[in-house]
Amino acid sequence: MAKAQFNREEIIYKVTELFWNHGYSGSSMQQVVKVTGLKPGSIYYSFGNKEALFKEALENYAQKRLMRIRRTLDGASSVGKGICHHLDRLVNDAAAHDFRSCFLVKTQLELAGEGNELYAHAAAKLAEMEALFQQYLEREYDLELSQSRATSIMLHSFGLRVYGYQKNPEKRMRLALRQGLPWLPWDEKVVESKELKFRG
Amino acid sequence: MAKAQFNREEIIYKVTELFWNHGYSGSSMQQVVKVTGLKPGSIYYSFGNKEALFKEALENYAQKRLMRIRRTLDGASSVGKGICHHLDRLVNDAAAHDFRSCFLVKTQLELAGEGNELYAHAAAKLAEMEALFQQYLEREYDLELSQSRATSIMLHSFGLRVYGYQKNPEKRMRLALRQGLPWLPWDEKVVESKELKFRG
DNA sequence: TATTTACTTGAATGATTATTCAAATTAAAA
DNA sequence: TTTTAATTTGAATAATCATTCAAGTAAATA
Repeated sequence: MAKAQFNREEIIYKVTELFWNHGYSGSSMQQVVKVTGLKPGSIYYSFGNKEALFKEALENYAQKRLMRIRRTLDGASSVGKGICHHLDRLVNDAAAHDFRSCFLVKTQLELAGEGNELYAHAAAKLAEMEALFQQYLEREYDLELSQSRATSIMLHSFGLRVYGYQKNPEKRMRLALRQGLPWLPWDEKVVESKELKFRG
Repeated sequence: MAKAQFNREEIIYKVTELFWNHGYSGSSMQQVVKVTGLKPGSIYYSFGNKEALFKEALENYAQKRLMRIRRTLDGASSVGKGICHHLDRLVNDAAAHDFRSCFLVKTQLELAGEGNELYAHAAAKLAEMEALFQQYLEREYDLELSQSRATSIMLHSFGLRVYGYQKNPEKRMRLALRQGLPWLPWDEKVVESKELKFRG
């Protein structure tokens, strides 16, 4: 018996890029063939069909995201600092020229209307994210406050994942985050440090 | 010469429903034929092609949204009250069982990666919305504060347009809005009034 | 009423879609 | 080395895609 000629992780990475960029309906299996270099038969033999392939990519993405958040919050000197660091990364994503929102968010919006089960999957992963934030916040605040603040973080995160498509959104996003999440330990003076970038 | 047998507004309404629910790639011209009752030839004669048809639907939607916000803000006893009313409507949308986010937001996320000009159009309309909020806020606050608060409102609005896909999001959304936008004149006690619904 | 132009019709076009499968190839197991 | 099973190949399938167009119909104008 032969074993798989390809590296599954590598294939899933390429497929994730495709689906994340172009969405489920916007990506064709012929594009999958192109970006992976695999033949149609191999793809179907190893991954089942388009939906199953998408699901594996989405699951892989979600797991990596959740792990990264956990790592960030664990590595920070306080929960608040960790959350700031996380949100800062979202702002940097959104400020990049090749911004493409979040794979989970995009999937939810695209597939919720189709009754596609992939939507519920994406929604569940995002709910896990909120639960994670709440869990960490409960180390410093009571249950009620942790809950509303976790939701507030999600609202802001989702906001950034959409607002990033605006023109030059970075400065405005940073100011609005400080407006809406004033209880977080931001460091001072966003505006100046931003303008420095253009001088030096 | 004959004149159009159909009501253009009515057709655009039906087409908007289709595109809003299933997206650009997720909707086919055959579905357009089905929901409108028009024949392919008529559609192409009157609207050009799929992209032009989508654009007209999107433009119509955006205009109605902007008008509604203006009306709400003009009709309110204060800018703050008007914004609360607007956000309340977004929460109600998000709490409905047939929630489908916002047509502009969905279009942006779907088409930004394709280099499709429809994306820029959607983004521009959302920028107009932010400018509108800022303009009204400037009646009560200075420029800087109006700017950051307008962005904060957009961040929360976008957040609601995504968070609505979560399970039973209403109560959490209302609490998080009060968390993140504490400067707005909310009326007290969301929690109780929500629970009342389930008893009566 | 006759003519002209605006619009409708719907079958047809060729491209693209997801998926299949018999045959060939590979490498582990015997 | 031979056998066996896992994997690859790539052309083929049938469905669906956006779009076209010659022919037909309707109504405004002359």
